[in-house]
Amino acid sequence: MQLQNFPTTGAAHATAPYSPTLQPVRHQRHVCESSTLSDVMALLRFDGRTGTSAQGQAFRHQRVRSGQSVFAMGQPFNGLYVVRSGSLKSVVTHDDGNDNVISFHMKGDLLGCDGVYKKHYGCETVALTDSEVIRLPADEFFSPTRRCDDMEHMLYWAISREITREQASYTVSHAPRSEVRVARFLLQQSECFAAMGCSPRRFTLTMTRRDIGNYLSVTLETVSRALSLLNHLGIIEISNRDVTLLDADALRAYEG
Amino acid sequence: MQLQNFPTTGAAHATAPYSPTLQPVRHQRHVCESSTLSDVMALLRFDGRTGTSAQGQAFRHQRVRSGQSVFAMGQPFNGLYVVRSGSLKSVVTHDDGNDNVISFHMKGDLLGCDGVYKKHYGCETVALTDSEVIRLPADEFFSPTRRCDDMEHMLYWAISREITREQASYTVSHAPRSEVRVARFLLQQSECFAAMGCSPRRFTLTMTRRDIGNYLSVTLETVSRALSLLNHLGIIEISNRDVTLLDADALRAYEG
DNA sequence: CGCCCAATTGATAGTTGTCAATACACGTGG
DNA sequence: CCACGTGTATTGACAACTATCAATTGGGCG
Repeated sequence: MQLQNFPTTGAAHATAPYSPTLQPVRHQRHVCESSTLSDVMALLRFDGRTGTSAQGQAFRHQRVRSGQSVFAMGQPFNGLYVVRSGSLKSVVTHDDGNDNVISFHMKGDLLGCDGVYKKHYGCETVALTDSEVIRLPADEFFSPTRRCDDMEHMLYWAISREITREQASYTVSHAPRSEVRVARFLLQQSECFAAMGCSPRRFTLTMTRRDIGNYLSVTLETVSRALSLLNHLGIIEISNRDVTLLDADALRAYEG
Repeated sequence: MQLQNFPTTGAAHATAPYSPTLQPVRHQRHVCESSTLSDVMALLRFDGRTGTSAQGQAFRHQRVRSGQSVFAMGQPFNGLYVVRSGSLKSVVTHDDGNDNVISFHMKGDLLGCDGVYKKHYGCETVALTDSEVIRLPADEFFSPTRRCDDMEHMLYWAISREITREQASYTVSHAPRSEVRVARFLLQQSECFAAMGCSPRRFTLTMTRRDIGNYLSVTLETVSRALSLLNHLGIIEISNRDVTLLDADALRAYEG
């Protein structure tokens, strides 16, 4: 459906701020910085020893504007991506037109893990805010001639981490009551911000109520009501997308 | 909660009355057969070329009786497991005592993928029927001295496949209506059986209504009602755990 | 400033969960 | 071999929750 790089049909970002239809990319400035393998390891929070091979290699950064996608569903697999900054969501679209938000991503997350298997991306990952990602080219770690280096261990580890995350998400989106789902979602977000070095107590949601609802498998109205309720209970304070967790323990203990 | 190795404590099997024999597990004695890397590749349906290294290696088979677990949640990671026969479920247990069935497994599936990340298994995998698994020891593919062989590519690929599966499961368990979830669950099971070379039209469910409901995030009564409805509609025929898909297309098209 | 979409809130209908009773299947023990 | 017990599965009635429809407010961006 659309591409992630380069020059474009100029039309750009105007039409639908929150739509599933993705926009072409606005012309990006060619100031692409780059990272070394060590940088990437640090970003992923991988604590393995620094490798000897592929050490001098530079991975270019790539900007993705809000609403743009890093890769589209079904697109040929061309590598994994590490989030350097910003916020994104992964969406699976079905034959019938419905779609599911399966995860949200932040700094340090690995994108495109499902592409390794079928050589095509199984979902579309869209930026919720202007973001920066680092591509780890597929041929770097799938070339038959490539050396056996630390990048490989790192990717094993990171892919496994993504599985762990999906399992954690399962808990969130399968809570019996909608308010509990929303409560756990907020805690999940809080932890993500904490892992990024931001405040786990005060943060700004990057996604719409609709996205949250889609992710939690409830309607956007239900999300709104749940947030209002938690607000009235004094457990959180919420204004639009700005959240303050007034009582994180109460939020954790909340079971309806 | 349970052990993964036999010589069993004799009792073991007693608690699981329903053991629809998926496949004829003839009484195996304590001879543990073993598989080569090529065998494992074939089991996983990995179509890569056969490697040169680690080729002579033998992976021992391991029996798991119905109700026993292959590994427990939180247990130190000691390798990945490939299902050779039988049927299993993976369960995450929470602090509050609640648990979630996050997936069902059959022949050719890879177990324990979430253990790579934290060096501990993130879930417990329990046999629903007497099963056989093959352990791929952790040190085989994480040893710093190990050669870069095909096993590595295979595991990448297989772990990625598990992620794809989890995403597919998302679709199933997040359908808006319960009957649609059940319908999709049956189709999912059908495909699993087909992939195993069994009939996709007639098969026997290996799990309880409670397990299905837990997996789909609905109550067991709702599962039962949904199955009864599909039965009355003439789309399926179900008696206890024996299912016949009378009209698979109608099942696919079913949206309530 | 004005438009478009996001978000909140209310009223109502529909689906699902809960509680309960019964029938059924399987393994055990007489 | 059959009766029995335990846990599974089905079905009903009712309460509770959530989706839907609708109207309004508020925020962001051109």
